[in-house]
Amino acid sequence: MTLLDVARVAGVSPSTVSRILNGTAKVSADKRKAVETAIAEMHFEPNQLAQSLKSGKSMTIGIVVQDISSPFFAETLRGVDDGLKATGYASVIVSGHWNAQEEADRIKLLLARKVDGLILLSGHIADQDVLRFAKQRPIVATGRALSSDSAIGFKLDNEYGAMLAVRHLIELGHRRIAFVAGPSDNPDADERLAGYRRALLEADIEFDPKLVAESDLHEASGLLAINRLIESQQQFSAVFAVNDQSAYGVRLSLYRKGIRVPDDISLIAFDDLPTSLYTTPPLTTIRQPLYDMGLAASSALLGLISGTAVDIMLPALELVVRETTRRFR
Amino acid sequence: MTLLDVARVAGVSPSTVSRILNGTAKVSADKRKAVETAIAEMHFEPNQLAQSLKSGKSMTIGIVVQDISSPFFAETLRGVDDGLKATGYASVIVSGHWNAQEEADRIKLLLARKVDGLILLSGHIADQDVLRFAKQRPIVATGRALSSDSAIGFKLDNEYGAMLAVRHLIELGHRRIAFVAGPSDNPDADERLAGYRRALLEADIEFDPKLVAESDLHEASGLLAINRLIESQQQFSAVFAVNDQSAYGVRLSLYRKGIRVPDDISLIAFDDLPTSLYTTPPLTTIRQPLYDMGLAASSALLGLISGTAVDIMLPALELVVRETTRRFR
DNA sequence: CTGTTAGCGCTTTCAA
DNA sequence: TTGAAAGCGCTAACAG
Repeated sequence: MTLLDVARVAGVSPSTVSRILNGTAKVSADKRKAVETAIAEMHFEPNQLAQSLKSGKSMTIGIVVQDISSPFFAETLRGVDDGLKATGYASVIVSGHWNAQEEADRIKLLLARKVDGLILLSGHIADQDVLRFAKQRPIVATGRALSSDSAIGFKLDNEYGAMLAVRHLIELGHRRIAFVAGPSDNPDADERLAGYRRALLEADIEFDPKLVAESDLHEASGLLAINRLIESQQQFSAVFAVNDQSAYGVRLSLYRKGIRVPDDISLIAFDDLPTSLYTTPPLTTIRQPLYDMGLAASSALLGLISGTAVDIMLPALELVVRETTRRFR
Repeated sequence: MTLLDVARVAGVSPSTVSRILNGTAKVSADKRKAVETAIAEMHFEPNQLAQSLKSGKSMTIGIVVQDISSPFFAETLRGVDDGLKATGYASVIVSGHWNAQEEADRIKLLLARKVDGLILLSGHIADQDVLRFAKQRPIVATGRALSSDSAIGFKLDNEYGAMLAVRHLIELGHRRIAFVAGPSDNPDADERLAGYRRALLEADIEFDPKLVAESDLHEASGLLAINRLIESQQQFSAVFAVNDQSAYGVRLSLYRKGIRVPDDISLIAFDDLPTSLYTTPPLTTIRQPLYDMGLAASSALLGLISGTAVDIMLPALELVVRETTRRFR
């Protein structure tokens, strides 16, 4: 059933039906009536595909995440979803799986589907490639600094955030602070390591590589990392985990070993996932405005698409003190 | 830049280009060569929208979830994503927010976009409405039993799962078992209540409504629910929470009150979210094959689309004994 | 093997 | 105010 059928039933031309559907021009009351009843009776819904082909606007935006089931991306997606609500845009979400090649492929797929814009959440694809794709459609990226007339990127100051975390520990009297790091090819994780080192430096605490163990940002490898640290016989009274998820693994390992948190060891992390409010005890962490980033990304993209400048105000990283850290005795 | 441009550059007709692109017919080696170099040099990518309009297949499937940021749906989405991988299908994900009207609206939106099929994850929309939409495009739904030639639904036996949970508690010697229920308009939650009652009945334990408190399936309300139970001075040695998320809230409340799990109170839940492996202590729960449900949904839908019957084999619900339950002393 | 041609369903000049 | 007609980019008869 097409617009043409409606036109036939209503006894008008297809252009008239189109005009009524889109409010593009004035139409006499009787024809409007005829068309509207025809539409209602036939349960006609215009074919979006045809509209898009004609107009060049698909009213869909493409989102590339790295892991569709990660709570980290989930929060941001919710922000994007809310930002797109009632704009008529729908979003097609694909996963890049932290792989530059796959990200590029997925972007090409989205571009072939003529999405009106792209949101790239983290990822390993090179900035220059992003910029190249941005020539076809506007792109907003998180976790990277980008700025052209068709691409916007915003990243938070991870180094600063990490400093916030470590300073908190130092203020509580901790001196031997272990760091469960992230993979070295992850810029965010790298910056957090830098922040850890800088905070130590400013407190005149020597950086000890033996106090650092790498994880892949997930629970299981956080657990393994802390185990390695413990087995290496290093002494430490506090742990800074590169992100909340690895901290969950740390927490479990300590629990298994009968090491109390925060009584025996303080634990702080980075992200503030929704779940962190409900760990036992609730996790002290650096709050990352995940939801707001999604909201900001969508409004920035909408701005890029419509050609109106929007300035993005993102809440800064902040320390959220809950119950996994305490004064060193 | 269109296929026509490519044809011009390569000195052939558009049909020839199309044939090469789709491998629809034999083309002489020299023309093929010419076209392929032209495509490569121009970086031509066919417009998917035009292809779709022509073919009637959009190569996209629509997914309606209820909460885009819920870990519950995230796992299933990952299954769907994996199931669609390398099929050429992309998915547009929208959220129904547990609202029948909104779900219907979103389905209409997806239908207008000519998705080739729909996956409906839970939801409040009536079965008959689903069936009606299924006349336009095949639908696979989870959490409801459906069966027509264009719609498949599969649900797990929540009542049985709940019985598994409560029997476990009873076998451990618990008799006073509290239940943190879900909203009564949620069929899954309702069935779990029924299972709870049935398990009590079969063990000759009288059902006591004072031992039941309702939650909305989220952490915060799980916490509130258990607080109400505790304040009501009811005695109980074990808690069955309607889902993992509410159990997290219960766990935190007990922690705050200095009630040890499982030493003072046993706790069991339902879902087995990935995080439940890392709570302290790890949560005993009923495992729901979330990921497999996503996988099954995608393959069932692909079958419906292609007209080939696929039979869905889903792992059954199972008890996963971890560390939040222990023998009543 | 290859080109011509007629649409897919809709929008939008252009005339009337 | 309304309709005729052209065309968005691609595919698939149908000839040749």
